Amino acid sequence: MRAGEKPEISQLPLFREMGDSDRERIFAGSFLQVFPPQLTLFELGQHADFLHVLVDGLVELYASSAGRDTTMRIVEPVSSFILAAVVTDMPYLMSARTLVASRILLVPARLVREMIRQDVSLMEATMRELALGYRDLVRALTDMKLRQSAERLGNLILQQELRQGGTGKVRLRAEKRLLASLLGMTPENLSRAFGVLGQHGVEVDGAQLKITDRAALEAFARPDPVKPDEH
Amino acid sequence: MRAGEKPEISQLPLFREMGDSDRERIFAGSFLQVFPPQLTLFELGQHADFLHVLVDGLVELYASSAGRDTTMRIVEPVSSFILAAVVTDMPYLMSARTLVASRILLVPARLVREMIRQDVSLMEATMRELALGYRDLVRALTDMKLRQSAERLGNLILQQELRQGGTGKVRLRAEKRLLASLLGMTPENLSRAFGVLGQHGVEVDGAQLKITDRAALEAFARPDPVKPDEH
DNA sequence: CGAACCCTTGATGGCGATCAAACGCCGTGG
DNA sequence: CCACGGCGTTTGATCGCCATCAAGGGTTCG
Repeated sequence: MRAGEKPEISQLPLFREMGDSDRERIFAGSFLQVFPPQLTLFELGQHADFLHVLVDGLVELYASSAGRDTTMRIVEPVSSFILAAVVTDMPYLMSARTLVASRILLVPARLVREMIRQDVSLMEATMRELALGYRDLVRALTDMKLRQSAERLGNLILQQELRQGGTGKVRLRAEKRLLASLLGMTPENLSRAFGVLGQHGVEVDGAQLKITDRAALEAFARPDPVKPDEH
Repeated sequence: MRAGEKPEISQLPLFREMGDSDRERIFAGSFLQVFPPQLTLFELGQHADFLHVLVDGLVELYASSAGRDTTMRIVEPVSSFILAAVVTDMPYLMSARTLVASRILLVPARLVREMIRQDVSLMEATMRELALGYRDLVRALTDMKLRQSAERLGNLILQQELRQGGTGKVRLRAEKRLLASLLGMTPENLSRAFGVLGQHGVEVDGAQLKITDRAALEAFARPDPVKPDEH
């Protein structure tokens, strides 16, 4: 591991509060590996051997059934993923692939579970991480069940705008076909959904969006009364 | 609290492993309360003041947005609910109402968080509970995104059959309109979905179902390769 | 006995998927 | 430097799943 990236990983909510020596032990037992784009990291059903920490790059978590597949989460650096499978020592429920060349820290699942038992701060951080992830999924599920596609897109735009500084401008980082899959629709319908939002306060120019009428957009998208949690 | 129900609550995965005296402290600080049917226990957006443990009865967790609402989970005794909101000290993301008269143990959220910090076994159980809940939600979300309604119903029947002993018979405990909401469809379409499953190995007689051709049902519903976790 | 309420069945309509084709961007290779 | 090909995106046409609207049958409870 290069010296420069340890601090970044150490600042992860998951590892931030734990003891320094314990954290060193985790790093010592882990592997930092580089993966090319479009590489499958693991597949649904496999036993969870490693906690993954994306240090650099972009990773897609997806699920598939009956030939179809759907994006569950887009992982941006620096963050960990598939913590729940590691904690429970159970098979992955999602598959993962790199979208671009990525550097990933692989922490042996056995080591994670061992350290959790030894370091209460790590256990507490894990518990918190899982609770926040749980809440994210509750939001995602209600979104899918209660809103139609253009409304889901509208809400995503509102959230992204907040996370990107609240300037009224939003830059889409992922490809639109990926965004469509994340939102549970086809690329064709995503395109049409952008068209719909054009009449509700959103201006689209490629990957660059502008909210021209926030009130109109919120009236259309009906954002949740409870704002997304801070991680 | 009556003497007879303490053992049952004590056997909850959440409280099972913790120290006896700590558990007594939790019970001492909690309230066992009886609620009539159809009573709203709390609503989405409210601050999470209590961890709830359903001792007896039936509770529905649901979310609503824009006039519509959808069932997120049907809670059967004995189990706890809204643990994630309590742990994170954040507002509820779901509302809850009793379906029938119910007895519920209300544990002050502040007390839960305090005891978690003091009792590592309780923290570990909480962590595990959240991880399993997380995985349940991943399954629910992929189900919603990848399968159409009759397939979702088929999978639910297969799971229930397993949980009810694998005898080929399934008894539906909840009303069908509730089941429909849980599956993300209307009562009308649930009715039609049962009709469809009639051609795929399922026999319906009111709330009593029989799987007459498991292979056909599985071919139709394509159950997940990873079976539901044991809690 | 009647009034809800749940479940079912039928008819219709809308959202979103699928199929198809054209456009623009970008990298490669001539 | 330009032509070509591939891929992502957009737009249009059609189809299918599911929601909605409507009505009738059965059960429960006052």
